[in-house]
Amino acid sequence: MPPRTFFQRDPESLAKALLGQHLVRVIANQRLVGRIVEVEAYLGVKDKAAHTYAGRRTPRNEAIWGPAGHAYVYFTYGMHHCMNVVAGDVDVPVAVLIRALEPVEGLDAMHAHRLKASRPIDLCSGPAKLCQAMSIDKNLNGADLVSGLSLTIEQTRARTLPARMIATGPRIGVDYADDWAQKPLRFWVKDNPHVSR
DNA sequence: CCCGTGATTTAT
DNA sequence: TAAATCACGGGG
Repeated sequence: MPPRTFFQRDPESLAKALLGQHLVRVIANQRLVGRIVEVEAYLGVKDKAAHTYAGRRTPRNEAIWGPAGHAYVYFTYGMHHCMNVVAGDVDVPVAVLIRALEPVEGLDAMHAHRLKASRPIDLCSGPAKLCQAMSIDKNLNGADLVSGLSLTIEQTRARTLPARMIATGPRIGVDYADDWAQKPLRFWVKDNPHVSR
């Protein structure tokens, strides 16, 4: 498990560092594990696509303003949850959205959580899909990924992915954000079939 | 392409 | 209080 200092950096750097690491969810002594293959960086008060744009601080997004290495889980569209990893320093509201995982452990349980998905490739290939597969909801909003037990990050043996294996492009679903919509703040593992869309 | 779905935010 | 919005997913 990485120390808190791993998370305490700018969100673009953390986004790339999270690729290849494992997101681990423990439920009733069972491990659900996914390799992080797609992420997006959200750059805080200046970022028109971010929930904290222009210094917005509300009950929902409070976790982003806190210390790095915690989860920010929010509910949207009346039915979906999405999970972020908080980056940066306290009072600097930056974070990384987890957009896709490659299932590694606990595939049966993930399937049970996602009845609509038939193939492994449909289990975690989207930010709300992976939350459903790993049973991540608002109960885990604010959870500490460094010291916690039920939701953590584990560093894989490879540690950091070489830059040549990382692809970059615009973030998804932020068309409302004008000039910020096109900035290359989405990162994924090149040629990995488990990324979204 | 379109629409479900309701918490959360923002405007009156 | 009321209206608008939405870092999505599934089905044509």
